[in-house]
Amino acid sequence: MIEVSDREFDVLEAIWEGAPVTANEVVSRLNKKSVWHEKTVKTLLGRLVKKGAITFQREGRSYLYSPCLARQEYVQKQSAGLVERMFDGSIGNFVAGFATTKKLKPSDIEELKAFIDKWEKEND
Amino acid sequence: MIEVSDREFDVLEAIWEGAPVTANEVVSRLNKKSVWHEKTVKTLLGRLVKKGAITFQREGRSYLYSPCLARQEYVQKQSAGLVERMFDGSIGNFVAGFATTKKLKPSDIEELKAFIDKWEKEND
DNA sequence: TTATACAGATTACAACTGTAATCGATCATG
DNA sequence: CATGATCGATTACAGTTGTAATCTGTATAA
Repeated sequence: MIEVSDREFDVLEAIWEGAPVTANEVVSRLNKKSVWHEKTVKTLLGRLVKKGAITFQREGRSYLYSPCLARQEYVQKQSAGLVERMFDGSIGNFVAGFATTKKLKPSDIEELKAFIDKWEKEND
Repeated sequence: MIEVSDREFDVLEAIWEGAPVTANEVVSRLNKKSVWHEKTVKTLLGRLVKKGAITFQREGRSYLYSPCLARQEYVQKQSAGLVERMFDGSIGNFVAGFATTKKLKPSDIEELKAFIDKWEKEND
């Protein structure tokens, strides 16, 4: 499984926003949220390529980067890993634990109910 | 916030299993699951102390270690962080995403329902 | 009492991370 | 054509991490 660091993940997010994308556009996207030095971003792009998390095609003298894994896939694996390690693999435990610190809003509960309804329709 | 690495977390888990505890007992507990070199564990204990994640009282020539943070607290913060970073802070999104790869069992759904019922009784 | 065993402390060391600066090639501009 | 602006590539460098070995100070056994 491809492992990316925290900052590499931030860069990946920018690429998932829309690909293929130039390094400069990635820098722009990242700078909408916080300050990123162009050199730092380039380094991280290089590392992501080396790790096989993204690829690129040459376009003139610059590159166009694209992700090698879908965001869905990645975040789901991370989620499953966390639930496994910290909540004995139980999503119920996870949600219950989560709710003791993060105050849930009624809308959160509605989302959960909606999910359950959908799940039950699909699994009867 | 105190940050601990993956392996440090494993050691913390062993301490949370029951404290105060000697280094040797920590080694024993860890070795029930996988192979840990005693020296490695000692190093990690030292690092955890330096990070303020655990403390110790001297007991003769050895130490008795205890956690400085509750497991609940720690795992909840990690959970909240992941949901925030990867699911826009929405547990609904998290659960839905989680369910697309990890097939949920009926018991998982029951747990979720139970949680919702409890929440609704407490928040009416 | 002297050697040894065992505890924690210190040191080792490579890979990974965060954060850039510098290098070398190329492209556009005066 | 000469020069500076730009690319990506390479290098830098300290802090973290994983994984231990060595050192140092006792406590204990012969």
